[in-house]
Amino acid sequence: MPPAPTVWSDWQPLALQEPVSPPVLAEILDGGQTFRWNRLPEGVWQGVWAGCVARIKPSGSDGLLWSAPDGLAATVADALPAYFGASLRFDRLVDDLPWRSDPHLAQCLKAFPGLRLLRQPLEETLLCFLCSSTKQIVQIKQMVELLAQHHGREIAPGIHCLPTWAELASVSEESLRSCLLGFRARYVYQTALILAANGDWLAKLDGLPYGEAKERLRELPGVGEKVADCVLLFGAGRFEAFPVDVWITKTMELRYALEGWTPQQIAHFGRMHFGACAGLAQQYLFAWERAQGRS
DNA sequence: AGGCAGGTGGCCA
DNA sequence: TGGCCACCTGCC
Repeated sequence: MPPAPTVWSDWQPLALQEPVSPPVLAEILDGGQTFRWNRLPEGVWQGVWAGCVARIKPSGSDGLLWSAPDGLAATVADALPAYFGASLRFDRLVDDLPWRSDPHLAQCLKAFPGLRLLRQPLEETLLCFLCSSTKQIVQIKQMVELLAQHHGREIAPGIHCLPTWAELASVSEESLRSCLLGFRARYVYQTALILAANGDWLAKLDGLPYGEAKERLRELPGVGEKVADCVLLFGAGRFEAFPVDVWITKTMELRYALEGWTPQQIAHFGRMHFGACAGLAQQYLFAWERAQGRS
Protein backbone atom coordinates (compact mmCIF):
# COMPACT_ATOMS: atom_id res chain seq x y z
CA MET A 1 0.00 0.00 0.00
CA PRO A 2 1.48 3.37 -0.97
CA PRO A 3 1.91 5.86 1.86
CA ALA A 4 -0.94 8.27 2.35
CA PRO A 5 -0.10 11.55 0.62
CA THR A 6 0.89 14.34 2.98
CA VAL A 7 -1.75 17.02 3.33
CA TRP A 8 -0.14 20.42 3.73
CA SER A 9 -1.73 23.23 5.70
CA ASP A 10 -2.85 26.47 4.06
CA TRP A 11 -0.13 29.05 3.51
CA GLN A 12 0.26 31.41 6.43
CA PRO A 13 2.39 34.51 6.87
CA LEU A 14 5.67 34.36 8.73
CA ALA A 15 6.03 37.72 10.42
CA LEU A 16 9.56 39.13 10.22
CA GLN A 17 10.60 42.72 10.82
CA GLU A 18 12.76 42.77 7.71
CA PRO A 19 11.62 42.04 4.14
CA VAL A 20 13.31 39.06 2.46
CA SER A 21 13.55 38.86 -1.33
CA PRO A 22 13.63 35.48 -3.11
CA PRO A 23 17.38 35.55 -3.79
CA VAL A 24 18.13 36.53 -0.21
CA LEU A 25 15.83 33.74 1.00
CA ALA A 26 17.90 31.35 -1.12
CA GLU A 27 21.08 32.68 0.47
CA ILE A 28 19.61 32.20 3.97
CA LEU A 29 18.41 28.65 3.34
CA ASP A 30 21.13 27.42 1.01
CA GLY A 31 24.12 29.59 1.80
CA GLY A 32 25.99 27.31 4.14
CA GLN A 33 24.46 27.92 7.54
CA THR A 34 21.97 25.09 7.21
CA PHE A 35 22.03 21.95 5.09
CA ARG A 36 18.46 20.76 5.52
CA TRP A 37 16.54 22.93 3.02
CA ASN A 38 15.82 22.01 -0.56
CA ARG A 39 14.39 23.94 -3.44
CA LEU A 40 11.03 22.76 -4.78
CA PRO A 41 9.34 24.05 -7.94
CA GLU A 42 7.90 27.57 -8.06
CA GLY A 43 10.09 29.25 -5.49
CA VAL A 44 9.08 26.94 -2.64
CA TRP A 45 11.65 25.64 -0.13
CA GLN A 46 11.21 22.63 2.11
CA GLY A 47 13.21 22.15 5.26
CA VAL A 48 13.48 19.87 8.27
CA TRP A 49 14.78 20.66 11.75
CA ALA A 50 14.19 19.12 15.16
CA GLY A 51 10.72 17.54 14.87
CA CYS A 52 9.57 20.04 12.26
CA VAL A 53 9.01 20.03 8.51
CA ALA A 54 8.04 23.24 6.77
CA ARG A 55 7.69 24.77 3.38
CA ILE A 56 8.50 28.43 2.83
CA LYS A 57 7.79 30.63 -0.14
CA PRO A 58 8.06 34.30 -0.97
CA SER A 59 4.81 36.28 -1.00
CA GLY A 60 4.03 39.55 -2.72
CA SER A 61 6.20 42.28 -1.29
CA ASP A 62 9.20 40.39 0.08
CA GLY A 63 7.16 38.72 2.79
CA LEU A 64 7.22 34.98 3.49
CA LEU A 65 4.53 32.31 3.73
CA TRP A 66 4.83 28.93 5.37
CA SER A 67 3.00 25.64 5.31
CA ALA A 68 3.43 22.37 7.19
CA PRO A 69 1.98 18.86 7.12
CA ASP A 70 -1.42 19.02 8.82
CA GLY A 71 -0.40 17.02 11.85
CA LEU A 72 2.64 19.19 12.46
CA ALA A 73 1.16 22.61 11.71
CA ALA A 74 0.70 23.56 15.36
CA THR A 75 4.26 22.51 16.25
CA VAL A 76 5.71 24.37 13.30
CA ALA A 77 3.63 27.48 14.00
CA ASP A 78 5.22 27.49 17.41
CA ALA A 79 8.80 26.73 16.37
CA LEU A 80 9.20 28.54 13.07
CA PRO A 81 9.47 32.13 14.37
CA ALA A 82 12.24 31.14 16.78
CA TYR A 83 14.03 29.22 14.03
CA PHE A 84 13.98 32.36 11.88
CA GLY A 85 14.94 34.59 14.79
CA ALA A 86 11.74 36.53 14.26
CA SER A 87 12.04 38.32 17.59
CA LEU A 88 15.47 39.71 16.67
CA ARG A 89 15.76 43.02 14.91
CA PHE A 90 18.33 42.15 12.29
CA ASP A 91 17.87 45.59 10.75
CA ARG A 92 19.20 47.10 13.97
CA LEU A 93 21.97 44.53 14.38
CA VAL A 94 23.10 45.28 10.83
CA ASP A 95 22.97 49.00 11.48
CA ASP A 96 25.32 48.50 14.43
CA LEU A 97 27.95 46.93 12.17
CA PRO A 98 30.77 49.30 11.16
CA TRP A 99 29.49 49.83 7.60
CA ARG A 100 29.85 53.61 7.88
CA SER A 101 33.61 53.29 7.97
CA ASP A 102 33.90 50.08 5.94
CA PRO A 103 32.91 50.47 2.29
CA HIS A 104 33.34 46.80 1.49
CA LEU A 105 30.97 45.79 4.27
CA ALA A 106 28.53 48.48 3.15
CA GLN A 107 28.59 46.97 -0.32
CA CYS A 108 27.86 43.48 1.03
CA LEU A 109 25.00 44.70 3.20
CA LYS A 110 23.46 46.42 0.21
CA ALA A 111 23.76 43.34 -1.98
CA PHE A 112 21.85 41.03 0.41
CA PRO A 113 19.30 43.13 2.28
CA GLY A 114 17.43 41.07 4.87
CA LEU A 115 20.07 38.35 5.14
CA ARG A 116 19.75 36.78 8.58
CA LEU A 117 21.12 34.08 10.84
CA LEU A 118 18.89 31.12 11.60
CA ARG A 119 18.68 29.77 15.13
CA GLN A 120 19.12 26.06 14.58
CA PRO A 121 18.99 23.29 17.18
CA LEU A 122 22.41 22.98 18.78
CA GLU A 123 22.53 19.18 18.49
CA GLU A 124 22.04 19.05 14.77
CA THR A 125 24.18 22.09 14.06
CA LEU A 126 27.06 20.23 15.67
CA LEU A 127 26.32 17.12 13.62
CA CYS A 128 26.13 19.00 10.32
CA PHE A 129 29.34 20.93 10.85
CA LEU A 130 31.21 17.84 11.99
CA CYS A 131 30.41 16.57 8.51
CA SER A 132 31.52 19.74 6.77
CA SER A 133 35.33 19.44 6.60
CA THR A 134 36.62 19.92 3.07
CA LYS A 135 33.19 19.36 1.57
CA GLN A 136 31.00 21.65 -0.47
CA ILE A 137 27.45 22.53 0.46
CA VAL A 138 25.85 20.06 -1.98
CA GLN A 139 27.87 17.20 -0.57
CA ILE A 140 27.25 18.12 3.03
CA LYS A 141 23.53 18.21 2.27
CA GLN A 142 23.79 14.76 0.77
CA MET A 143 25.58 13.36 3.81
CA VAL A 144 23.11 14.72 6.34
CA GLU A 145 20.16 13.63 4.23
CA LEU A 146 21.51 10.08 4.29
CA LEU A 147 22.09 10.31 8.04
CA ALA A 148 18.49 11.38 8.45
CA GLN A 149 17.07 8.71 6.12
CA HIS A 150 19.07 5.90 7.69
CA HIS A 151 19.12 6.86 11.34
CA GLY A 152 16.63 9.63 12.02
CA ARG A 153 13.02 9.45 13.13
CA GLU A 154 10.41 9.70 10.37
CA ILE A 155 8.25 12.71 11.14
CA ALA A 156 6.15 12.75 7.96
CA PRO A 157 5.90 10.21 5.15
CA GLY A 158 9.39 9.90 3.67
CA ILE A 159 10.71 12.82 5.73
CA HIS A 160 13.21 12.13 8.49
CA CYS A 161 14.78 14.43 11.00
CA LEU A 162 18.43 14.04 11.92
CA PRO A 163 19.31 11.43 14.52
CA THR A 164 19.88 12.67 18.05
CA TRP A 165 23.28 12.11 19.63
CA ALA A 166 21.74 9.42 21.80
CA GLU A 167 20.60 7.67 18.64
CA LEU A 168 23.96 8.17 16.93
CA ALA A 169 25.75 6.50 19.84
CA SER A 170 24.29 3.17 18.76
CA VAL A 171 25.29 3.57 15.11
CA SER A 172 28.53 1.92 14.04
CA GLU A 173 31.33 3.92 12.47
CA GLU A 174 31.05 1.70 9.44
CA SER A 175 27.41 2.50 8.87
CA LEU A 176 28.24 6.19 9.24
CA ARG A 177 30.75 5.70 6.46
CA SER A 178 28.00 4.30 4.32
CA CYS A 179 26.34 7.71 4.64
CA LEU A 180 29.31 9.09 2.66
CA LEU A 181 30.96 10.61 5.71
CA GLY A 182 34.42 9.27 4.91
CA PHE A 183 36.97 10.18 7.58
CA ARG A 184 34.33 12.37 9.27
CA ALA A 185 32.61 9.18 10.42
CA ARG A 186 35.17 8.82 13.18
CA TYR A 187 34.49 12.38 14.40
CA VAL A 188 30.76 11.71 14.59
CA TYR A 189 31.18 8.30 16.16
CA GLN A 190 33.56 9.44 18.88
CA THR A 191 31.62 12.60 19.61
CA ALA A 192 28.46 10.51 19.94
CA LEU A 193 30.14 8.34 22.57
CA ILE A 194 31.09 11.38 24.62
CA LEU A 195 27.75 13.14 24.33
CA ALA A 196 25.69 10.01 24.97
CA ALA A 197 27.68 9.32 28.13
CA ASN A 198 27.00 12.86 29.38
CA GLY A 199 23.41 13.74 28.60
CA ASP A 200 23.73 17.40 29.56
CA TRP A 201 27.10 18.04 27.91
CA LEU A 202 25.74 20.43 25.28
CA ALA A 203 23.23 22.03 27.64
CA LYS A 204 26.08 23.03 29.91
CA LEU A 205 27.43 25.36 27.23
CA ASP A 206 24.45 27.63 27.85
CA GLY A 207 25.69 29.93 30.55
CA LEU A 208 29.33 30.01 29.45
CA PRO A 209 30.94 33.09 27.92
CA TYR A 210 31.81 32.75 24.24
CA GLY A 211 35.48 31.92 24.76
CA GLU A 212 34.83 29.20 27.30
CA ALA A 213 31.99 27.67 25.30
CA LYS A 214 34.28 27.49 22.30
CA GLU A 215 37.10 25.94 24.29
CA ARG A 216 34.66 23.37 25.64
CA LEU A 217 33.34 22.49 22.18
CA ARG A 218 36.87 22.04 20.90
CA GLU A 219 37.30 19.14 23.29
CA LEU A 220 35.07 17.11 20.97
CA PRO A 221 36.85 15.13 18.25
CA GLY A 222 36.50 16.84 14.90
CA VAL A 223 35.69 20.23 16.39
CA GLY A 224 38.39 22.80 15.67
CA GLU A 225 38.28 26.60 15.57
CA LYS A 226 36.06 26.83 12.54
CA VAL A 227 33.50 24.19 13.41
CA ALA A 228 33.24 25.47 16.98
CA ASP A 229 32.50 28.97 15.70
CA CYS A 230 29.88 27.68 13.25
CA VAL A 231 28.15 25.69 15.98
CA LEU A 232 28.10 28.69 18.31
CA LEU A 233 26.96 31.09 15.60
CA PHE A 234 24.28 29.00 13.94
CA GLY A 235 23.23 26.73 16.81
CA ALA A 236 23.60 28.87 19.90
CA GLY A 237 22.94 32.44 18.85
CA ARG A 238 26.48 33.56 19.74
CA PHE A 239 26.74 36.30 17.15
CA GLU A 240 30.24 37.29 18.21
CA ALA A 241 31.56 34.02 16.76
CA PHE A 242 33.44 34.65 13.51
CA PRO A 243 34.06 31.38 11.64
CA VAL A 244 37.08 31.55 9.37
CA ASP A 245 37.16 29.12 6.47
CA VAL A 246 39.00 29.26 3.18
CA TRP A 247 36.43 31.65 1.68
CA ILE A 248 36.60 34.10 4.54
CA THR A 249 40.38 33.84 4.55
CA LYS A 250 40.38 34.76 0.87
CA THR A 251 37.95 37.61 1.25
CA MET A 252 39.77 39.06 4.27
CA GLU A 253 43.11 38.85 2.48
CA LEU A 254 41.68 40.53 -0.56
CA ARG A 255 39.35 43.15 0.92
CA TYR A 256 41.11 43.90 4.19
CA ALA A 257 44.73 43.43 3.15
CA LEU A 258 45.40 40.61 5.60
CA GLU A 259 47.78 38.59 3.44
CA GLY A 260 49.84 36.22 5.51
CA TRP A 261 47.58 36.27 8.56
CA THR A 262 46.71 32.95 10.17
CA PRO A 263 43.04 31.95 10.42
CA GLN A 264 43.19 32.56 14.15
CA GLN A 265 44.53 36.08 13.62
CA ILE A 266 41.84 36.73 11.03
CA ALA A 267 39.16 35.54 13.46
CA HIS A 268 40.49 37.89 16.10
CA PHE A 269 40.60 40.77 13.64
CA GLY A 270 37.02 39.98 12.60
CA ARG A 271 35.69 40.07 16.14
CA MET A 272 37.54 43.31 16.86
CA HIS A 273 36.61 45.05 13.65
CA PHE A 274 32.99 43.94 13.29
CA GLY A 275 32.11 43.84 16.98
CA ALA A 276 29.35 42.05 18.88
CA CYS A 277 27.68 40.74 15.72
CA ALA A 278 30.83 39.79 13.85
CA GLY A 279 29.18 36.54 12.81
CA LEU A 280 26.42 38.42 11.04
CA ALA A 281 29.04 40.41 9.13
CA GLN A 282 30.76 37.14 8.30
CA GLN A 283 27.55 35.86 6.73
CA TYR A 284 27.33 38.92 4.49
CA LEU A 285 31.00 38.70 3.48
CA PHE A 286 30.56 35.03 2.75
CA ALA A 287 27.46 35.61 0.62
CA TRP A 288 29.27 38.30 -1.32
CA GLU A 289 32.32 36.19 -2.02
CA ARG A 290 30.19 33.23 -3.08
CA ALA A 291 28.31 35.46 -5.50
CA GLN A 292 31.60 36.69 -6.98
CA GLY A 293 32.75 33.12 -7.38
CA ARG A 294 29.62 32.13 -9.25
CA SER A 295 29.71 34.91 -11.81
C1' DA B 1 39.38 11.27 -15.93
C1' DG B 2 41.57 13.00 -12.05
C1' DG B 3 42.09 16.65 -8.88
C1' DC B 4 39.85 19.07 -5.53
C1' DA B 5 36.97 20.17 -1.62
C1' DG B 6 33.36 25.71 4.16
C1' DG B 7 39.02 21.30 8.41
C1' DT B 8 41.16 18.67 12.01
C1' DG B 9 44.69 16.21 14.45
C1' DG B 10 49.04 14.44 14.87
C1' DC B 11 53.82 14.67 14.11
C1' DC B 12 57.85 16.91 13.30
C1' DA B 13 61.59 21.04 14.06
C1' DT C 1 54.19 27.87 18.20
C1' DG C 2 54.35 26.90 13.24
C1' DG C 3 54.21 24.26 9.11
C1' DC C 4 53.12 20.03 6.76
C1' DC C 5 50.45 16.02 5.62
C1' DA C 6 47.13 12.17 5.86
C1' DC C 7 42.41 11.45 6.14
C1' DC C 8 37.61 9.41 2.58
C1' DT C 9 35.40 9.77 -1.62
C1' DG C 10 31.71 11.89 -4.63
C1' DC C 11 31.34 15.63 -7.77
C1' DC C 12 32.38 19.23 -11.24
